[in-house]
Amino acid sequence: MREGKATRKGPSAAVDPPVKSTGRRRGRPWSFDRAAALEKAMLIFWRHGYEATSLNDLTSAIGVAPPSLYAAFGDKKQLFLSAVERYLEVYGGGGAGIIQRAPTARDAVYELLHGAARGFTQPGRPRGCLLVNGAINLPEGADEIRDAMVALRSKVEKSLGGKLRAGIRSGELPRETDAAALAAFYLSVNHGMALMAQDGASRATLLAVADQAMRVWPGTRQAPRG
Amino acid sequence: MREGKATRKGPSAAVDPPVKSTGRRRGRPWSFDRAAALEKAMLIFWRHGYEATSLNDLTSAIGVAPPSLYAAFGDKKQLFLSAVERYLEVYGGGGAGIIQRAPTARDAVYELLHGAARGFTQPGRPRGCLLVNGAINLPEGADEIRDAMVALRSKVEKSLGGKLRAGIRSGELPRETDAAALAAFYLSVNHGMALMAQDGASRATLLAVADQAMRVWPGTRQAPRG
DNA sequence: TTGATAATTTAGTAAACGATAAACAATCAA
DNA sequence: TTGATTGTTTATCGTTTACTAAATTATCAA
Repeated sequence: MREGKATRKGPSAAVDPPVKSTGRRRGRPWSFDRAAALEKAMLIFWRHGYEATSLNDLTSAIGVAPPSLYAAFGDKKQLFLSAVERYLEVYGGGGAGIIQRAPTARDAVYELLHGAARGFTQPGRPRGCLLVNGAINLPEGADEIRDAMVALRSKVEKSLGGKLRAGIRSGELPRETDAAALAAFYLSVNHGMALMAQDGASRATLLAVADQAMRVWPGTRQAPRG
Repeated sequence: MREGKATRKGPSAAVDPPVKSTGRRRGRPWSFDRAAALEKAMLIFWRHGYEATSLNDLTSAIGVAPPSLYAAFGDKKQLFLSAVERYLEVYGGGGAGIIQRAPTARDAVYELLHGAARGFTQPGRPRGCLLVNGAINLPEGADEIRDAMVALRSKVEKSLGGKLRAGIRSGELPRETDAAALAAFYLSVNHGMALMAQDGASRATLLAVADQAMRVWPGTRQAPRG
């Protein structure tokens, strides 16, 4: 429970990324690749979480002084939210994208869980999920971040619920299926897998968890052995 | 990533709680109820997590000055671990206790999940689980805490796995049941429920999640509707 | 009453935190 | 070349962090 002042200053502040209108960008050019810097910041946040990541961790990993970081990304909160955006674009296939692209509701759930099992245990990457592990215990003043994360997580749940309801309408799922309960269940499994991954669970274990979860799918034959 | 010095000093340091031998306690008596203080500290840790809880939060909530807290409980890490102990005694019925007391393996799983759904959404208490939500994003120097938490969580998994294997031996579960996968699955659901609770999921939602998870139980009739 | 013991009060400590002021350097438009 | 613009460098800022030294106070044993 600390957090600094959070006053935003005058000039350009967190930059309008693409240059508007014609003509080249004015003033001194960036000395570093902003996309690469954001990638690095994202990885650090992913590994340590918002609160446990210090500005010093970020600036020294990126190789840049604090004022440059602030000019490029705004304060720590804004940087984190930008990092989350990038995470969703690059790694967060588990989000709404996969779900909506899946041909059937069952495929959506299957891809979500198995993609999570793989993504949460990718060698050379932080374990777990930035959306889940990155912002659990937030400092007092970080309500915007909490709200944003809750919103993003519930967006996945809603997207999944919508896909399930579509499956009900299409006849893929029985009419009496409780889509909300099923969506909440699969999201719980997804979140739990992220924590297990952080605790060191192997990819094989997480895939087994995903397989077990698939047996909840209505109509699944219930012979033992997962 | 901060954390102070963590040198332990000479005199009594974190106290041997019950007085040894005969005779009364010597020296000035405590000005506060240690058990009540620990309860308060535990609730704060539960609500905000280890890192996001400051010593000032603790001392001002308990109504005591830092040196008294240090004399009574040691440093922040020791206090947190003591708080976890207390949590497990008082609220952590979801732990190994419930599992081993349950008459059947299925009862163990059922009680674990439904107890979690209730316990994670108890009015007037922090949401979620101290073991899950309280120590996700830890600062750099808190390896002892991380290790302790990982050990405690895996203890539940092992206990559950043992109960499932006992169920296999007793004939309650088919011989081909993958006890490890099933235990990992149910633990994932438990952890996921803790996160969903922190995100605001209702007790009804969590109970529905628990019910869905029970359908994974080998031999469960698979009609739809959770 | 005296000495030993141990907790409390008061007032700090050094270090780390997020964030910034001011001077400087590099680019563009004119 | 000049002025405007904008990023970088350097050196902090004020706050909060976990933690503690020193003096004081309250109890027990003798």
